[in-house]
Amino acid sequence: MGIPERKEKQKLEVRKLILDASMKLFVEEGFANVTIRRIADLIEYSPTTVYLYFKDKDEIFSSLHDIGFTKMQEFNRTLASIHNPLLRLHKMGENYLQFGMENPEYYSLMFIQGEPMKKLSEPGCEWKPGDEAINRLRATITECIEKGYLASADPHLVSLSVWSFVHGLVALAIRQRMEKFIHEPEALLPTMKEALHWFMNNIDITEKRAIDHG
Amino acid sequence: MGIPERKEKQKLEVRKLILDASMKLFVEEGFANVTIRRIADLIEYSPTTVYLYFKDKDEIFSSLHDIGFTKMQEFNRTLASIHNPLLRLHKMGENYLQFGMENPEYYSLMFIQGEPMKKLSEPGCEWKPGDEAINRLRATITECIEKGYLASADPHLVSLSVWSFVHGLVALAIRQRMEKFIHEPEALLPTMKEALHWFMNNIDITEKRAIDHG
DNA sequence: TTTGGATTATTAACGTTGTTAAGTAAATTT
DNA sequence: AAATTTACTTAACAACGTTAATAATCCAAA
Repeated sequence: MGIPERKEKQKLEVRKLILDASMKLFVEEGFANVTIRRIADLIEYSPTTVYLYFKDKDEIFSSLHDIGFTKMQEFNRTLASIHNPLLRLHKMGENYLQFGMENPEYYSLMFIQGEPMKKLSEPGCEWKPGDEAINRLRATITECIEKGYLASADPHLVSLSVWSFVHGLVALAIRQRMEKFIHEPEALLPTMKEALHWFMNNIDITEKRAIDHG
Repeated sequence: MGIPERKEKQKLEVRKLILDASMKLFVEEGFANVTIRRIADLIEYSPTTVYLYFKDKDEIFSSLHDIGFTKMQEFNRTLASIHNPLLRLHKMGENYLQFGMENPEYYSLMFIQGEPMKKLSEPGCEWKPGDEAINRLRATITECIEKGYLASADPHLVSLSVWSFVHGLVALAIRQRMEKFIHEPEALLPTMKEALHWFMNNIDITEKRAIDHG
């Protein structure tokens, strides 16, 4: 029976149509302009049709949220090739900053947005890609500590700290809270990378680490 | 002519009434439930009356935003008495974390919320309290560097870094992105303070700084 | 090939929201 | 006391998320 499969596929195709339209609106016109009716306009369906493929608006945003994580994962696929764990950690940070600045809407959905993303705070919420990212970070930091690049400390706590640092930079930047510090928009990312550089040099306990890897 | 003055005063009183109601809704029921009509209900006026005192909803949020900054300033009034600049910096950080965790709605408005706060991105936007906070941070850091507590570096960059670090912690915490790291809600703030402690110990360049000031 | 049940899509509507226009009641000035 | 300004309300508009009822389409069996 190949017919139910084709129907399944078609269903997925319309789903994708909806997600693509949402994404487009989301990236080009911002969160507030992602509206069921505007999505429907874009895909040339009636507004209510959207509800045949998604339970509600929240489910659409959840899907975009997940897509964001896989985008970020792709962005990081070159990372495994860096053998020095401290350099790898640094590059992870730089990638994080860059991904955030290049995909502010996705970043918002993934790490900032609260109100309409109630699914996140549910207990059974696993979203593997995020877990994996956290695990990679912790593994790298554990390796840094073991090999004497970082001072002995709870890897858990250090992971949280490193993540908070880069998140703080991106979150302040894309929510326009840095304009007092950095006036020209094109100076944002470079300055953030400098801050990360400063951070890395401070937590690094190996002497004479003046190698400029950036 | 004392009459126009009294009328002015009354005008301000209704303004305050509106702000208080907004604040109440905002803190007790969250951003999404601050609605012109619910504000009007609380103060027992018609919805449209609100528009006689505020241009639009944005202007109400802007006012709450400003109030948030003065609240934070009050929260920090004991800070000047700490003479050691590094200890002062540490305490500034702890206060920041605590303020954010105790006033998540205000914190959102002040440092996270984007969409409905367009006033912020305007060019002429000064909002003195925020500027002053930044200046105090930079002054403290400059003092830390001058007195040899922190490695020589651009105070501007270090300020940005320190702020980003604590902001990252608070922003992740109040937007429920830390649940993977910290499972019990009551462990949140203590762990964040530990992270800050770790951070301070890493950027501090004075030897043997094992004094536990927290 | 036609009928009938399931699938897919639409129209109409409800209860919200922010906001504006028009109208009314009260206070102040002339 | 009449005219005018001020303070407020009622009614309404457009857009929102969402649901119920309805129409159109498709596929399998008679």
